[in-house]
Amino acid sequence: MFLGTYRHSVDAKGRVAIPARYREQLPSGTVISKGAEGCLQVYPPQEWAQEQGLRLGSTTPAEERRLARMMFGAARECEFDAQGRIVLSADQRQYAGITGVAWIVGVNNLIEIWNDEGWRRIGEATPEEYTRIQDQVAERRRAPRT
Amino acid sequence: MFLGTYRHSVDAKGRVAIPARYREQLPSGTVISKGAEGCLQVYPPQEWAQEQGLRLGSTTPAEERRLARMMFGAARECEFDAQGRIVLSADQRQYAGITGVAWIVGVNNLIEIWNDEGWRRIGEATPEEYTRIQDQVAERRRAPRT
DNA sequence: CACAAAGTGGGGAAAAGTGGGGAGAGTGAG
DNA sequence: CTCACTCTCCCCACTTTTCCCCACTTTGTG
Repeated sequence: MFLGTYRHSVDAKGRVAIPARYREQLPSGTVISKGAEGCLQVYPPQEWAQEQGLRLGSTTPAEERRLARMMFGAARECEFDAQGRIVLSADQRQYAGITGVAWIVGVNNLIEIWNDEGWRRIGEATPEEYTRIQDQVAERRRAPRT
Repeated sequence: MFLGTYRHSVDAKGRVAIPARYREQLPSGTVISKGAEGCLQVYPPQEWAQEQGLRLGSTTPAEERRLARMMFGAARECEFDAQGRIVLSADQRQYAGITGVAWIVGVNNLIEIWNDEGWRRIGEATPEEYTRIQDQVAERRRAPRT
């Protein structure tokens, strides 16, 4: 399970350190790909395999081919250097708008990498939002089938 | 079951001692996360798992992604040192406005951590207020469906 | 009062993160 | 074919943070 948010710097060569806590849980075969809302996503091997499986639910063969091209084309295998960093390709950095710093976020079974502004806008939450979420959850607990 | 309020100090390294009575009830896999009204919440493993399950009631995939990012990104696994303390990350301390002292409050199935002022607002109820609360509860007992 | 348990504080070793130099492979131009 | 250039890796050095350990104080209990 990946938990927590870390702010790491991205150097001129596009290298970014993956938090040691996460690295321990990432065997070889880990894949980094493009994700929703303009982030990058790091999949451990079994999660990546599962993601591939879901692609098969596509409605038409053409749709499935298109999905396959996008998913595999955008992906790269993660390679760690001796300091525990991975290199984000120029393409990936451009997609995610990452320049100097990156937010590395554990999202249960995968890891997301965000640029400064994107994380502030989409991922980060204020106390008010947490309050609202907990209200929703409590409502749902009181009336499970609504 | 967690009962009672404790006032503990938070040192320069962000460490805070969890009351021994609570610690005994917190197995490994315990999680600390951000909660409503600006407090921090400590979930025993089974409570955390339940909280996760409720996330699935989201209306849209985008909404679910956002919830997952906020919930998992804000959380960290609790790690106790030999003195029974946990470290609150700088991020968590900032969220909860915790500097020198913290109030540690047992709330039935989870534990909340408050800053000085936040807890004073909530916990320092006057006898009049408790009277009002008990009146409310009693009313509801007489007329359960209102 | 004495002893045990709980909480508090700090020093120092180890780990994690950051930045840059330079060798080697690949690419393109002359 | 050769040379210059770029890009990728590997290696080293430095800084910062984390965490482990020890010691002291306070609180509670017999």
